[in-house]
Amino acid sequence: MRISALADRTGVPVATIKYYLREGLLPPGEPTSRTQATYGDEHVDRVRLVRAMTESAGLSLAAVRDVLSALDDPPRSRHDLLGAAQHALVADEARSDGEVDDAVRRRVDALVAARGWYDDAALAGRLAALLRDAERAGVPVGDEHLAVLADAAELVARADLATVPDAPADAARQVVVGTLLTDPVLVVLRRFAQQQASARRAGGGQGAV
Amino acid sequence: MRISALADRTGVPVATIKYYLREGLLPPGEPTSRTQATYGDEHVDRVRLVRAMTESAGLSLAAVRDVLSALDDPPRSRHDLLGAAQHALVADEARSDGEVDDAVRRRVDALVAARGWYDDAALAGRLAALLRDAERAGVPVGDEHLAVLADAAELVARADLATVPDAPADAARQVVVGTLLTDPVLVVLRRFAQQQASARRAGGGQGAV
DNA sequence: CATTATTGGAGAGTGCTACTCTCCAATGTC
DNA sequence: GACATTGGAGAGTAGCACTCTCCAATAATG
Repeated sequence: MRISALADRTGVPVATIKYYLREGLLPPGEPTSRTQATYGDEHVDRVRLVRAMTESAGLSLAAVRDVLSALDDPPRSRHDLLGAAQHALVADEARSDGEVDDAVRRRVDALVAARGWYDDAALAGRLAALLRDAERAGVPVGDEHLAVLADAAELVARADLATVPDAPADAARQVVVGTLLTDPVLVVLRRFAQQQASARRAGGGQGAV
Repeated sequence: MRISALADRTGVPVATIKYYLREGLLPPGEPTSRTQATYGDEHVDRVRLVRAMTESAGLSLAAVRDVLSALDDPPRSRHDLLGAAQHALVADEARSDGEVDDAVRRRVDALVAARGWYDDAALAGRLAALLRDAERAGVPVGDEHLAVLADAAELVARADLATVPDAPADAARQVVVGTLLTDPVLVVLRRFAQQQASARRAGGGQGAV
């Protein structure tokens, strides 16, 4: 398959594919001459994967590159890989975590300890920053609310890991990419459920504007 | 309070505040002369709110403007307001929902019907697009997995609505902004819980990289 | 075999967003 | 009275994700 066929199969312009090649998001094709190379199905998959992560999950290309390189490295254990891919993700989102006061930090530590979670510094920092920002914005997240969010997260996480067999080969990709792509799904479902919960509570209007 | 004091209180540069004023994200101050105006605490809150929505929730300024104008309008019912604010949100994220085949559409319709949710076209379209993209990327979301996500969403949504009293005044702001800001919280918690679930399953490595 | 199309590669250019800078005369402060 | 600050508006900037242009070297086609 030449580059134009790859473009046709994926619906991505040739120029964009060249750009992805340059940026290292896509491995080079097998060169057949000095100015020609052929691409395989794995290239088609890669392009689709990149597009899904940028368009659906809203990742930057830099974050996509980090996730892909974590997935491409020989994964020691699923746990390590998950952690590596998550760091790529969190690092992307954490532009300016800034300083966090002790009270928020303690809340996060308490939550992590209570749940028996692994004390990941990057995740904890990001969470603390988010809670601080919410408070500053005048919408503090109460302990009860946070506990429900944590319950929901654990519920989802168990299902995330259960979707995949114990086979290590493709499992990491399945979990990491699947999670990335279903984060926005969860957000949309939350909106659906909120509308219903709101309607039930208010008994008011019949439909959205 | 003059503009420089507003800048000091919020930590946002004067130039940026001027920009927000121009863009209509911040109402003008009370003019005290032809070249001077004073700002109040509500301006401080607004600036912090804008920053939280852009930095934490990752909204574009255009989306922030939509959300704010929905919140500023006299809310007829909480339900309508929720809907309006959600449209602003979904519209921002849905760059290219594109075409969705019937199979995915039917899955979404079935889910919405089964849960008794209000059939919001924008939300349904976005959800269908997300499921399609996940499938294209080689990480399809199974019905069981989707059901768990929906369970979690309903769990969270009930808590979201419960955090707020029935008083209508500030309730909408509380729910809408609170949801926007806790979307990323839920994502981070999911990562925490995944690490734990993964470690428990694998019994493997001790920590993230 | 001649012509036309396509290729990989690299550099420059584009459109968009969210600022950030510069300038100005009018005010405010010391 | 001297100097700093203000609101306002326009222009400039940085980063991102492409997109376009060009090129000589191939490939495909008649």
